[in-house]
Amino acid sequence: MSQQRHGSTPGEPGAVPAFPDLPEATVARLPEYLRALHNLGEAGADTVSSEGLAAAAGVNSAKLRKDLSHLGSYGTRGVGYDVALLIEQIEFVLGLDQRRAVGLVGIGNLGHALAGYDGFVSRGFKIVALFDADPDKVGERIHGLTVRHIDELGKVASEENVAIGVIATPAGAAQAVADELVAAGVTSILNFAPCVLSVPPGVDVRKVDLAIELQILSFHEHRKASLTALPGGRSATGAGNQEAVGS
Amino acid sequence: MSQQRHGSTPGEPGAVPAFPDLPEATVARLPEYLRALHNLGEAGADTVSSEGLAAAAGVNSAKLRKDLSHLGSYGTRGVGYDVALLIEQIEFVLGLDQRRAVGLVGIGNLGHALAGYDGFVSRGFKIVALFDADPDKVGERIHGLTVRHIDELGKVASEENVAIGVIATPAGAAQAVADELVAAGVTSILNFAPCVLSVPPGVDVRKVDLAIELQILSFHEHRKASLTALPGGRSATGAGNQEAVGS
DNA sequence: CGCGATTTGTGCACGCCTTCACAAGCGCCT
DNA sequence: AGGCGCTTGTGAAGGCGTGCACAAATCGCG
Repeated sequence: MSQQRHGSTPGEPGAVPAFPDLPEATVARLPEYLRALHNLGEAGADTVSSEGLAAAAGVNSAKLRKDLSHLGSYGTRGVGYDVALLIEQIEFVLGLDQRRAVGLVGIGNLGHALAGYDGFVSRGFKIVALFDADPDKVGERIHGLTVRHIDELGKVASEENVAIGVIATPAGAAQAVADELVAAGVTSILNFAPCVLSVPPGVDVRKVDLAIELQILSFHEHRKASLTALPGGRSATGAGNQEAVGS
Repeated sequence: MSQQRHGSTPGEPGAVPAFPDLPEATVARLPEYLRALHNLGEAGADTVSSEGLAAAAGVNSAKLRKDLSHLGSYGTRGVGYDVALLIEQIEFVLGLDQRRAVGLVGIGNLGHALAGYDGFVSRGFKIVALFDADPDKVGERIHGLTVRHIDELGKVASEENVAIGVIATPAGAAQAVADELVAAGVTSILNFAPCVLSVPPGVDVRKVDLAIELQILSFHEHRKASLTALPGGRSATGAGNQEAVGS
């Protein structure tokens, strides 16, 4: 992915700090650092070393330092990073200083769970609208929100200023829903349906497929089994892998 | 190039399918190819070109060919790939020829949804046991399974031959659950709790954090906004990204 | 039977990401 | 005040993954 960079840095702090094009890999890890930092903060820590934060986030300390260096230097040599300051910085970079409105489409098994998931609220998001195509589901109240018919998506998305759309419909309906979200001006989509979405340039799609995760684990299970069974008896060697999802 | 036989023949000496260490990136894409192949098969296709399959899976055709070449050549030049054969091959490589037993821990909002998620069953997995620590939940029946107390995890996991553990508990309980899963002999874990798990070598962990996905989208949203707002008025340029989750 | 159209398989170059190793900077203790 | 230990920030090297471009292989048709 290539991106144009955003030119100059106006000297003023707090003013829009020109956006470094952060490497995608770094962006994917920032949320993890943020979570670790919140934990550390609640535990009473004022500062953390890269080593300590790296351990809490499950990464290599050199990687962590390089990641943080990309967004400017907020550490103090010999001391570490100021927890509160770093939290503020990362939240700013991720755009979490403004609570983003999320619209959720597809109130089935999964959608129901997502609608009530605490993690969204506690980490900078707010679900503002629920949609489904099934008339039986329309009108149902879930966690303080009323399910609306999908036909209202365009209108409601504008009214509520929905920034991110979450698709939790069956695969067959996903593309149509994506089209409607795009038409409603949504430029970020999180897709739980097992299918590829086609969207215009400028729209970001992230896909989460629960079955795929299991299948990847299955592969490693399979490999481990054939390793321990056959060759000169390697014990459970291999390498314990802690892969985190993220592109 | 590489060997490969499959079907029966329980390994003998060197004749084993010894697993080509597939690049992780390739492994992560195989399930997507598999899904696309199933769709094509149901649509009545006998063969597919790399171009066609790549489009259905949302990837570059060169990448797809290279991925498939890693597991041996099952395509015919001038024609394409035999859909049925390729499905069989990929399922074998992923170890899906044997339906793996999944144990799910944490029957909250998310766990409930996962327990009833069709995608697992239809793609080679079977949830065989549900666990929770809350006595009120124990005994509850969900989709034909009875929720059992977490203390029974060790016993039941062995009896049911659980291969993969899914953790859908709050973050605070996740590490303890992981330890119990490992103690019960489970070597693959899918973690939905927002925390890093520490496991011994030989155990694979994959993490899915729904809030992190949203935060990554938020970053791009933020970037897009600052791009359109500031420089000489670029419209919604940037690059529409279709990132798929996977390590 | 041979030719051309088609599609796979892959060598190669490029770029991103990771990791190491170390100099520079900072605070604390004497 | 000065030195010492600790930690950050980063240059450089290596590995991995991607995508291009093309040779090899196969089929269909005249």
